[in-house]
Amino acid sequence: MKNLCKIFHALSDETRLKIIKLISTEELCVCEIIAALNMVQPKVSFHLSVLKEAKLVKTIKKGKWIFYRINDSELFNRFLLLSIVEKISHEEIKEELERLEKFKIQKPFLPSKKLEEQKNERKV
Amino acid sequence: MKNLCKIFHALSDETRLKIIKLISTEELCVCEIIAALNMVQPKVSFHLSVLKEAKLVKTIKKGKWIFYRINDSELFNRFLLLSIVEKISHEEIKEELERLEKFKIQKPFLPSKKLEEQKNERKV
DNA sequence: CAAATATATAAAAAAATTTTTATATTTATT
DNA sequence: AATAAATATAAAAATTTTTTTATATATTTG
Repeated sequence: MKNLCKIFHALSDETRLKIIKLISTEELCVCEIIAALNMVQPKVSFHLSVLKEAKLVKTIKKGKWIFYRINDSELFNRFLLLSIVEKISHEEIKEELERLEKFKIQKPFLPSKKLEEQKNERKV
Repeated sequence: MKNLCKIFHALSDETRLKIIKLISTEELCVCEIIAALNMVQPKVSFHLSVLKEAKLVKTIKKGKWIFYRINDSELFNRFLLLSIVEKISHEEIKEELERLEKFKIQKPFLPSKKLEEQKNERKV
């Protein structure tokens, strides 16, 4: 029951639901999430840690970046995450997506690499 | 999104999950839930109100009693509630069920009526 | 290798939720 | 009609969660 509460608690916050929606189509690193949400870094890190504690997301380290992606290894969580993504309209994260795109253009990723290489890498 | 948060928040608490499990097989009135949980009345009323606000339960008034039952009129909530009931083991609410049975025996319901009538009425 | 970048974490402050205590309302019983 | 029972609600106190501010760590870049 404790575990179930933890999952629901992780999902009971708008910022965290937005993060889930944002990473539902592509993994994002913390600095991208920060840019999308337009929040201070420790605040975003806190919310990410809540999601991770609940095992709703997982991380992949690439150099100095840490990428967050949906963890749908458990059937129940998978259903929850899918439902959430379906229930949150594009409209509700419109501003976040705009800021994200702006950030991606202004600050192309893994700067040492060519843009095409980056794109491939991030599709994993 | 607000509404979704509200639902998840309502589900992010052990007492409230226990209430859901308790009323999953039969509607119960507040005094029965109080007895089962062994908590003070305003505390139970508070948790019930959180569940009701989230539209996860509904109430039916019968005389001076108010019965709480699962509200599964919405497909998503229905799924959530079913999952919860399935995920919480009988063991986890063993004590609550024992206290509930004790209460039912010690304090037979709708005291003005015969026991058989009561049983029928409560099966609705 | 020093400086910069990305992220995490700890501590303090702020905000929100839950619990307790007290009181009110409605219905039923004597 | 007065009392008792069932429930709700309001206010205060306690607790938990979130946010902020400051600092630490790891990695990379110049």
